[in-house]
Amino acid sequence: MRRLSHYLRALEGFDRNGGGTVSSEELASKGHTTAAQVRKDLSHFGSFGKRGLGYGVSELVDRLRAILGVDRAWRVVLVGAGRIGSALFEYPDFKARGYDCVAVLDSDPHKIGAKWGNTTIRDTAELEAVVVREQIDLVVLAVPAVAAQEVTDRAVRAGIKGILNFAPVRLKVPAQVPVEDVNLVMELEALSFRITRGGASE
Amino acid sequence: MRRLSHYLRALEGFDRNGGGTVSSEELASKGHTTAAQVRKDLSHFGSFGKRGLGYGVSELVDRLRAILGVDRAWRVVLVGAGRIGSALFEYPDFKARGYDCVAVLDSDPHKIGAKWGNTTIRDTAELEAVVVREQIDLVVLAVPAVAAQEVTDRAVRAGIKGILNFAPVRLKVPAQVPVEDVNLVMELEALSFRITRGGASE
DNA sequence: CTACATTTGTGAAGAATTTCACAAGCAGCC
DNA sequence: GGCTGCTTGTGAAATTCTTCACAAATGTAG
Repeated sequence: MRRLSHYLRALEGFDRNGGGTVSSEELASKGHTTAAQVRKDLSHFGSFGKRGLGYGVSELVDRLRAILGVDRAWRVVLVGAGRIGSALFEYPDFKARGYDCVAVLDSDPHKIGAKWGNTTIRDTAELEAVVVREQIDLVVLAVPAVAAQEVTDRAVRAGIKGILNFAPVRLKVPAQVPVEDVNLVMELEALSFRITRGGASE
Repeated sequence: MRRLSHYLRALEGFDRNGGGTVSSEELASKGHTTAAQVRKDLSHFGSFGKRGLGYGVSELVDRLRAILGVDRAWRVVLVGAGRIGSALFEYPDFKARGYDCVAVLDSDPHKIGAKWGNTTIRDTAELEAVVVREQIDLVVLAVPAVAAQEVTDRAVRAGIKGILNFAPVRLKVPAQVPVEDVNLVMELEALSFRITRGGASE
């Protein structure tokens, strides 16, 4: 459920403002749904929250963190040191959420050896070694479409746990390895689609 | 429907390989769905495709382009010339799909006046003027979260048609103005969520 | 201790989406 | 023309997701 992330984001706003508890109503007005939806979503994972009061903010934050798996550190390797890779590497919320980009790889000889902060860009050929030695959990794929499947196959064989894919291709992976796709062009197309039909339906 | 974009992407692969027609079966195997789904989706927009044969590739491409609104040029202004903005500006598929980034704005005096290719970065203060004078359709928002709502309000007042938002906030907009959100942290959370529960359900 | 004002958790109704199943249409071949 | 082999378009069934409505729980005030 993608909405859980939204709840977590909204809760952090509340937390800073000192409040001790939130009602499902308040959470819904932020977020983008109804109170009933919020309750259904949360109840699906157990039943915290006190009747008559609402949910304890800090308790709920902890629960959501655990559910989303943000209560631990994830070790990430970035493959592809192009523009997108660079932007991701610098993304501040990245590390703040426990996603640690411990290595950067690229296959361009001009880039290998360069340093980003104090991380040295290494050869993509070292992928398997890096995954194993650095105990990598996640791969962020920011390579051209043609290279994406090959890197994926190798990462999967090396025992990666999940992939965030920026290449505009549908990756073939075994069912145990989750993939999340980010496709900027598709977002723009969704936008122009909604503009051309009068679709005011977000 | 987000799947239409996938069909279009898949079709372009077929087109190059010379084939004259595709069946819903073939489209489904690429893409990520079933043949029945493909047919339902397409029939919703009219009934092209010949029984017994399948869909004419080039005809279907044209139809999908029209439905998604990619058969025209969209004039885009990029607000926020940071890492993400830079990555988007350079993104090659961008222009290839008819999304023309005709202006770049930023509020940092150090960046204003700099040139990216032959586009000069201008002051965000000029937003309204740029939107009107350059006949902008879409805003790509790549500014920090705190600035996002203000830029949005001004863009909306200036008559923008849609927003692609990279800031991690829920923008408030009138119902006629569609917004698409891209939130990298949420994608990573979705990934770790699916890893921690055995959720092999893409 | 009892009445009251809240707000959760949840079964049941309702809506939307996906899958199934099959009649109808088209091309090729005899 | 009349089969035959495919493939679309689509009503109906099945499934999933959302909303509704209300009993059960909890703190408060009298």
